[in-house]
Amino acid sequence: MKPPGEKQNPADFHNKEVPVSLTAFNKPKPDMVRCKSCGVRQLALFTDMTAEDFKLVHQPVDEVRLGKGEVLYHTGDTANYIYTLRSGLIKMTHYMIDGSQRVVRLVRAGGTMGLEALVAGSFAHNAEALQHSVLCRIPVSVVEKLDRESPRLHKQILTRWHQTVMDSDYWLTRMCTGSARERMARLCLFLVDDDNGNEPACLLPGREDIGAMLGITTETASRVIADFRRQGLLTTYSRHEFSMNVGNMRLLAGIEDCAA
Amino acid sequence: MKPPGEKQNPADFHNKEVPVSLTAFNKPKPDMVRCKSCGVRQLALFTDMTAEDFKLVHQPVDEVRLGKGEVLYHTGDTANYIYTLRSGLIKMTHYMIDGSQRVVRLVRAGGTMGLEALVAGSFAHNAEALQHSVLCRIPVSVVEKLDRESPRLHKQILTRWHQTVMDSDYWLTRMCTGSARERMARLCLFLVDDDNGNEPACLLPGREDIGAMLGITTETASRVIADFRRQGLLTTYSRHEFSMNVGNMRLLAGIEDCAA
DNA sequence: CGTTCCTTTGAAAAGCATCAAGAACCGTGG
DNA sequence: CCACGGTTCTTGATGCTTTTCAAAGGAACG
Repeated sequence: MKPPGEKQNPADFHNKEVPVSLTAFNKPKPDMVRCKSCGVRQLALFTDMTAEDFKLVHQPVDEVRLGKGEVLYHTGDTANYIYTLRSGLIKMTHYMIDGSQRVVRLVRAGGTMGLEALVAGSFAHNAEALQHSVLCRIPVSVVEKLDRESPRLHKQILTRWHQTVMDSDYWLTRMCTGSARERMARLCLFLVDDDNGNEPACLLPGREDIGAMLGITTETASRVIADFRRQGLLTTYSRHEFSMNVGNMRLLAGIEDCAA
Repeated sequence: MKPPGEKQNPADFHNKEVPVSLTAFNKPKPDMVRCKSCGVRQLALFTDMTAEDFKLVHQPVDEVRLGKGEVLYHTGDTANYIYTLRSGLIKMTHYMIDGSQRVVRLVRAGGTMGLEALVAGSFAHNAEALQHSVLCRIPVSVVEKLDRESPRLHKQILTRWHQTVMDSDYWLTRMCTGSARERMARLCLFLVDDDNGNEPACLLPGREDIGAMLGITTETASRVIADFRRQGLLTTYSRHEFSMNVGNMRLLAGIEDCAA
């Protein structure tokens, strides 16, 4: 329970291609506050932390890896941790009465999950990986302590919460408004925007997931994608990989940038 | 700028029927911390405040009254205050590219608005009264001070923020999912639930507002209401007042309670 | 290599938007 | 108090969009 002085080589610590096994909570590394040398610090919860702040962390911040389709937590699960997404893509969902699920928002690299652990005993969503993801798992006790004793961190937490609300609003106004084509165009822009890189291919989720995101059926999702392809707006490399003409897609979506 | 020792008669301080003029920011009363005797304390931001806490408040918490259709603030307005709704109903909206607006959520008595004032310089929504509303206007400086110095209040603020996210999610899953009939049924239940009283009549918003809430056209909104009326699910006393059979409406909405 | 799941596609039906016109309501001013 | 004009609401007819039901094609997996 003491802060370790050791430093592990943080070389390829934040590589997008994380190899090794994918099981959830697979052997959390014993190393504690590697955040200090974390490549996504400017994105992560612990932005702006000083050396002083780090001294307050007396519990391990572990790394969690999720394979595609693996669940981070379910609604109602006891919430002892807060999560920061370092790479990958997570869908936050609610189950509906009929058993189907509705995607409430997507979390991208740099996003935070499970803030409700600070005020409630359990999680309010289901969090599931849409692709291989790497997260930081931060004990609530750590965040609470930092929240109390570091004004910087305190503000960070409020900002995170604000960001969550903004993301929610963004999701509602973009993914729940307009025709199926418009929504799909916006979703594609959102997904490509996440993929900051000149990689040609970007993740195209399963049709059922797309349906749960846009409030349409899987058939409609499939049809719209096929339409986009025929019109040359979109190219698919496999079922779950695509690239597109951003400019034309923007016209369809209604002109506005896609910065969540 | 000093905390007043005086106490005004808090008799009908939180009456649902507030008479007098309705202009926004109409003569903020000089009285400062009447929260102590506020009837909605269990609902308001300052729940659980102790006498000690109140001593920290050195700026006036004023009352704001809004008439139907009046605007509390616009997106981008400088945010120096946080608001708590004591009675009434406020719609939080985003303007879309085409000039129309989309309702992101409704705020009911006890709800909080403008929390973003704590982390951003400006408001992120448009807040407009759907009916005559009474609010408390709390300076950001007050909230910041209490946030820093009162652990209770600090937790309250986090809880408020969490509640906002939950409300957003609720709105998305209920008002943006399913057929127009289902959505309308859920909206009616939401509105009636707000009206805790055996009053026969409950506010039915303008059809354009309903459309902006449910993501449908005004014509469809009108048609669905007419349908409900014909089927005996709903009774209208005027264009903007209705009551209904809650049980049957629940069946249409999908069985679940309407506790936001 | 076959089974299973996911995706695609088709055809018909339902739902909703659009356009357009009339009716009811509101506030204003005579 | 009533008449007036403007606004909001209702209703109808039409056409597009989306869902639904059904079946076939492909990919993934053991």
